[in-house]
Amino acid sequence: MRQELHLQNILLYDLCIADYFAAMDEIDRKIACLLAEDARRSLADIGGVVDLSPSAVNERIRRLTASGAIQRFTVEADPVAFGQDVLAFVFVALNYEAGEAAFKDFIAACPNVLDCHHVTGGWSYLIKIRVATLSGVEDFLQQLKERRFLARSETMLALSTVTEKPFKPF
Amino acid sequence: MRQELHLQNILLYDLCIADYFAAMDEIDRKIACLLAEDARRSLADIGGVVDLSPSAVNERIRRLTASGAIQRFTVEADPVAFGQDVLAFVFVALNYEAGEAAFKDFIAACPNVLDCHHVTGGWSYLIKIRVATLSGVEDFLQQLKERRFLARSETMLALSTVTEKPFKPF
DNA sequence: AATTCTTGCCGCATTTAATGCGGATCACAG
DNA sequence: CTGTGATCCGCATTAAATGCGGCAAGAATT
Repeated sequence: MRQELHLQNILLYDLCIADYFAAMDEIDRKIACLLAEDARRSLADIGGVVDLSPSAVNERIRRLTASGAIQRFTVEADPVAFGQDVLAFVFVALNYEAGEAAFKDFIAACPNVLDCHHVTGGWSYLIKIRVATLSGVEDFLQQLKERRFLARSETMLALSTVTEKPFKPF
Repeated sequence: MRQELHLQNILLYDLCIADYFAAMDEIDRKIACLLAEDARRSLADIGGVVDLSPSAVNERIRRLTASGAIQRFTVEADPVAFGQDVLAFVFVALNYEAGEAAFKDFIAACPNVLDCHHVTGGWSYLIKIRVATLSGVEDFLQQLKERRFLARSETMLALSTVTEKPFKPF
């Protein structure tokens, strides 16, 4: 029983957490992989690959989704086709007086921001943005300035892209 | 006739190209948006939002996919659930003797590489990788070194993530 | 101004896929 | 050895996607 072990001993509790994730076996991994390649494959089709019935596959997908391992079904879109031609990376040294929480809220709400990570090194945050034109980059920086988030910043433009893909299980 | 215009005049030809992309109207944009949020929505459901019949919606999705504006149907997966806990950015100054094409091939084939862009500034490429552990970062750098791709490099680890999402039309 | 032609849409019929559920099997704990 | 839980299968049901004929609006042609 998980709960008993938990009450007994924190180490065993940790094992149970690990076990919770380990509930995902090779088959789940394979299913997630197949869905990442093409989320429209039928359950029967997937079942043919992993040697399970459609219902069993369905149940596994349900579990993967419920546990958050699969976060959502979506489409990959071409930024250029949607008029977002410019890709840039902005390094930010935060002006902490303006409030780190406010900064995070702003970033999280900004549709142009694709990535924002707290990073090691001389900068506090690394931000990846997609905008329609170069002036979109300027607008973005201007917004950061207006809100007093910037102590210092540096911007790199992406000239071309070798590869750009969301995380996929493999 | 497009072809006649093309033969007449290069400017008109350009207009035709623009027209090709402009074939995507606000409804297509909205549909792509809805699919990005949840690719499993039914055609009827989407049709309800954009005020079209399921068949019309289906036809539009088919066109969006065929034109490449929608690149594929996929799932967003949680890297941590799949054991890829470490996110890092590697800046590379390329040793051009080793061959830029070989570098690109290597990068494109490497499953750990999520992003790789040619960028402005002091570095040639910015690479985003996901690996299971810190030693995975070392392994990656080691591989670049072995192949003589590195003139110089610098690595930033992501300590935490404010937001991380693939491009979505909006 | 009249007439093709094209394009996009609707709505229904058909086909395909997903879902829900009862019963069988297996692993494991008591 | 027996009970318990989890997972699976297979079928019946429900829901969704697909395919196609016909219609209507707008553009191009004459």
